[in-house]
Order: sequence, then structure tokens, then C-alpha cells
Amino acid sequence: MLKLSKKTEYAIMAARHLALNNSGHYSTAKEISENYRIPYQLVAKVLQNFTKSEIVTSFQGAKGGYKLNRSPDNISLIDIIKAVEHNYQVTECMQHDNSRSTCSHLDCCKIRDPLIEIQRKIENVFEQTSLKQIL
Amino acid sequence: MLKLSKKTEYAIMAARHLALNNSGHYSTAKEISENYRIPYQLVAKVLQNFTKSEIVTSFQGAKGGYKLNRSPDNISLIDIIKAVEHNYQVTECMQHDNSRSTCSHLDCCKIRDPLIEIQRKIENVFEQTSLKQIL
DNA sequence: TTTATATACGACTAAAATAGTCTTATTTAT
DNA sequence: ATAAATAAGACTATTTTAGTCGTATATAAA
Repeated sequence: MLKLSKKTEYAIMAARHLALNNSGHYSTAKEISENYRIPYQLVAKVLQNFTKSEIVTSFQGAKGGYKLNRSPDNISLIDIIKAVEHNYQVTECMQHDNSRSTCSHLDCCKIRDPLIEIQRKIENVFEQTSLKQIL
Repeated sequence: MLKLSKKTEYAIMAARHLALNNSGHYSTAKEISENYRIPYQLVAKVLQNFTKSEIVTSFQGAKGGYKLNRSPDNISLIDIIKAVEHNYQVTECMQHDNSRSTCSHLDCCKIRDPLIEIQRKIENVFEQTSLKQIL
């Protein structure tokens, strides 16, 4: 519990790699996969997510690859997490695809509000950490 | 990802209940189970964990039950979490039953140290929140 | 214009973690 | 004795996470 997903770990590793290799050439999913022994398809998807979130720019075809869009000190871990995870909430009832907060507990559970505060603080931890800090 | 387990949610709810009902009578697992519609066996186990961690004192037999050992402002969420969860680490390689940090990534993943810092900060969030604050 | 090398993306499968149940033993007040 | 509790381990079901497969599309270069 409270664990980051492999997807998020791979995302941080990939972002870090891109930050360290942003001189001219475009890094590929294959390159990152081999460099850190991450399953190819997984990094590929992570990088596609980065593209959708406009963290990176992608180039298709031979000599293609990915390149960071912003400088590493302008990318926070929360940007990276949001790019690859739909739900990174501390409880189910905070997840945004839970259209109405369906609390099965009588009279609601009573601990929701304090946990929302916890959630806010945890998000803050990730927001305060930039990619630059993890190079 | 990053989600608290139901066990932890139930633990917080149970601890909160005990804090609100610490006048004379001993709260039972059945009482808490029915009050919040939590599966009986699960609360029971949570309360047994509390006993082991000396968060509560238990009394067996008829008229038995549980009672908080300390005042709510002297019990933090991290105490509650530690009582019911063995592993609440952000990554696998930080979990203490991983005797040697078995990192499958080449040259280790390079993001371990910054994540240890993240872990420390998240634990701090739970440590800074007392049971009293969630009543 | 063909080939090799990339990204893009959806469907599927496997594995692991979580949640919940069942059963039995023990303790204690009435 | 009996009823009402805690204690605890084994088991099962469910859900989530991790990983794979297949196919389409884009592009540089031979």
C-alpha cells in the first residue's frame, strides 16, 4: 500500500533519461528500455503518455524519438505522475472517475475530510520535487 | 496507486471510534463493524493488531472489548499505519523484508535516493497528523 | 520505392496484491 | 454450562498491476 506503480517508476526513470540526454539527438523507447532493463512496451506507452501531456515532443519514423519540451526544473513529479496515472488518490472516494462519492459506510465514513487534507499534502510533496532535483 | 489499503482505512475508523467512546465501557469489534458497516473479521484483525502494537488494551470474554492506551493527541496516523501494515513504502526496494535491495535495473535505477526522500516526507505527513485531529 | 526503424494504440493475458471468509481455540462474566 | 468476546491461522475471491501481442502509421535512407 501507498506504493508507486512500476509505470510511475518507469516514467520517472524515462524522464530523467531524457533530461540527461537532451543534446541534439532524440532518445528512443528502445534506448531507454535497454539502458535500464525496462520492458520495451511499457516505456513506449509511458513515453506516449508524455507526448499526450505535452511533457515531450515525439518524432515518428526512423531517427525519431522523444525530446523534453520544458527544462527539467520546470517539470515536477506530479506532472509525470499525472501523465501516466489516472488515479493517484489515497482513497477510492477521491478518485475522479467515481462520479458520485459512493461511500459504502453508514453515514459516510467520517474520515474523508481529514484524508482529503492528507491527499493534498502528499500531492504537494510530488509537486515540490522537480525533475532537476532527481538528476 | 498510492492508495491506502482498506485495512488502513478501517484502522483509522476504528481508532477514531475508540477515541470518541473511551468513557468507561469497552468498545467491541462487533460494535464497530455494525456502526460503520465494516466486515466483522476485518475490524477484528485490525483491533488485534492494535493490541500487539500497544495502541489499545484488550479484554477477552463477555463484556470484553478494546480501549485506547494513550490519548488521541498522542497517537499519530503513522502509529496506526504501522500497526496494520508491514509495508507502506513508496517502492519495493525500500520494503524492509527486501533484505538486500534487489534492484533489477542496470546499475540500479538511479532514482532510489530521491524516492527515499519522498518516502520520508510522506511518512512525515502521517506522523504529523494525530488521531485527535480526525475526530 | 522498398526497407528498416520509429511512434501510436488497443486488446489481451499473467501475476501479484488486496479484500474478504471460514474455522477453531481460548477467555471470562453471568 | 452458556453466551459473548478476543486470538489467530488457513483459505478463497476479487481487483489491480504488470506485461505481452498485434497491427497501423510515419519517415529516413539505401
